[in-house]
Amino acid sequence: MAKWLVKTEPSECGIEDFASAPEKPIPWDGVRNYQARNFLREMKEGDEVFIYHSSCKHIGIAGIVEVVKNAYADPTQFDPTSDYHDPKSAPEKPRWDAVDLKFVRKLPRLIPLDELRALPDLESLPLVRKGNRLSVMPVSDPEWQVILRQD
DNA sequence: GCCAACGTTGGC
DNA sequence: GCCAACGTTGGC
Repeated sequence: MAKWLVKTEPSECGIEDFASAPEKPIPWDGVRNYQARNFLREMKEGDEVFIYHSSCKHIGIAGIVEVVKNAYADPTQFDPTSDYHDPKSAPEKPRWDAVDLKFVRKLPRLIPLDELRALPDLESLPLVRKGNRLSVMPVSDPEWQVILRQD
């Protein structure tokens, strides 16, 4: 079972949005970066995903969700009223995908970015690298364990 | 609000 | 195919 991490602004959709309706899957849509999209396509039902809060007061890993629906064409790309509308994407050949994610648990405390940066075993994780903008990334099993050890 | 780092676009 | 210009991300 692969493991992942996704970035999100908690004001848009954070761990509290999952926790407030724990049985309700939330579509992870609006990803408009090819590398991130390719990772979405590799996600499989049952995979676990860290939720990372960015661009906010308390930056860091806040909780865990799981994949409950494999990648499918992101409907927002065809919706002219959506912020994520992509007029260049053709319905017969969708450019962007989404997955559905569901609540697993909140971490007992948020693990802040500076703590993650201090862990030598995470040096290769794109998240902690300066200037990295990838919003969906794989987390290896050893990295996952190192992170959980901090919670 | 600032600004460095990055991905994408488009002219050539 | 190169690369400058541009818009966006995201920590501070």
